[in-house]
Amino acid sequence: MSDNGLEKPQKLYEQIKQYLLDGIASGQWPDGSRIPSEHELMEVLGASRMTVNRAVRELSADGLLNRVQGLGTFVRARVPRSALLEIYDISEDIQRRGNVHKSQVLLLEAFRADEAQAAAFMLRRGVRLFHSEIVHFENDVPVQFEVRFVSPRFAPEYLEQDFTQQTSNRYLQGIAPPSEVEHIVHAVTPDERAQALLEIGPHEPCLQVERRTWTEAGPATRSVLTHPGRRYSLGSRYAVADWNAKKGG
Amino acid sequence: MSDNGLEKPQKLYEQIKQYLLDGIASGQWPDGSRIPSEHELMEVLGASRMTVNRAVRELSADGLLNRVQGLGTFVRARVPRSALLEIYDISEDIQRRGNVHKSQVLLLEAFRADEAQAAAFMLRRGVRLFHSEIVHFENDVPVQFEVRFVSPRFAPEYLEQDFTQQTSNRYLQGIAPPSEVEHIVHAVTPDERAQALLEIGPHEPCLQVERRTWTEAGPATRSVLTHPGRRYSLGSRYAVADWNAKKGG
DNA sequence: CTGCCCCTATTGTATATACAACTTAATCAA
DNA sequence: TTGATTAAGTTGTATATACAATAGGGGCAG
Repeated sequence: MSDNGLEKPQKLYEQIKQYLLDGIASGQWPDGSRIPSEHELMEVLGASRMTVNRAVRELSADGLLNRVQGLGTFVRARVPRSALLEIYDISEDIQRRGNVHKSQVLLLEAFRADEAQAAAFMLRRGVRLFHSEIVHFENDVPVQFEVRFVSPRFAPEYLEQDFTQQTSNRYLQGIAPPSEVEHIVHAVTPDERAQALLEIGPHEPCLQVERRTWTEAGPATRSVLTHPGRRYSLGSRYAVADWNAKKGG
Repeated sequence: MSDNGLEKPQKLYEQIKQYLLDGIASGQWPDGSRIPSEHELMEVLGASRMTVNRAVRELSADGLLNRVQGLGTFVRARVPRSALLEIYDISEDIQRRGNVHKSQVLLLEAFRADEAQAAAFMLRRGVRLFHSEIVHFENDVPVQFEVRFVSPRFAPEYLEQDFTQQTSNRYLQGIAPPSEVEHIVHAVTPDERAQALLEIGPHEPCLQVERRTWTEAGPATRSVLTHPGRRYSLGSRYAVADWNAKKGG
């Protein structure tokens, strides 16, 4: 390739990734802005389109860029804080393991919020909220009991969805990705109803993830995801060097 | 491409990924075994090598396959789950909350590894490993039982440290930051000894974090951190950058 | 003004090819 | 026997090319 502002790593596609990361870190391409097209990068950097494509595609898979066919590639940098959990989708997890995902919708309704529930959404008592309860199965074994509260302002058509076809998580992500996410992980023994739904014994410990999301317009969703301890665990494995690169260092 | 056992998704590389996932799920390629080479897959599936390469590379990036240049592609035994956790230090957590941290070192020894323990470090049976057991207190209430195994190659002076002054976590981080980290979070009910140490009842659920770290030189540490469910939880909250990238966003 | 079509830019996928880098096994020479 | 070299097989990277799919703007007809 021709002489440019690329140096450090040997591999060209890594150099291009670094070039883009630098451009994002330096503020040359602010959050939400468009970066040059593959064609432009190709000419500027003197690499082939396939090589540029690989670099951009990998950064996109890592969640740093957002690509829209026919439009362009946009900066998507999120800022992770302290201990963190990505938003994980149970059906994606299951499919990634090559297993079959099914879900059973127990409840899908609107109701009037009491004091505590309204407060969690920063709304007045008596406001209308949506409420769903879904059990997720991996190869016909229950692995998650999902209780979710959703603000109608955020997802007005929540009640019309068929969540056996598309997970509620996916649907909500499709409406608009949240601007802020909170996760809290507990170990609990759930109540008898949840025990029956998850087909577990009375003393079996469960992982309970409470997830709350916000958009600019305010609180959007609040979910409690309960997993049987013996059948499910949360985990991660990552290379630290990669992670530092994502942070922009 | 020619007619084969591939169907569902439209995209060829997705079909190939599914083909490989099916083969892994069915046991055709057990954990650790070698899958066909790119060249073989190319002929069997009738796709080009670049397309096969993309499929295998993406599965490799997802952690399902392990590729070794010059050797082949292997099924990765451990299936990583979703989500991320940074390396958190219990004493930092406690101090951040303005509370007092104390720790009690129950055990600090070297021992000869049995089959299973050696395997976890990818070493031979009978190799010398370090072992420590420490209970951490927040305002004199036990909040974590820490069991740790450390490779002497990584921290040769581990046994000489005073872990009531500096947490073992901090000490290990100081030697050399790991190049790779794995976290797995379970919900469990610990054994009687751990129950006594943590001063909890027989059925109280606990959060158990298994953390493994690697350096370039190989496996470095393996830790099991057990927290009483009612006294501790893992959490995170972070902002996600706006990705309404279209136009003036 | 409105709706439709078409053109362009951009990303998405697929292929053929080439050479580099690495691993293992086989071969050959001392 | 030992050591070095070679050869074959496999993954890693890079390129050139082609066509498909999508989004948006501009122009044209009504």
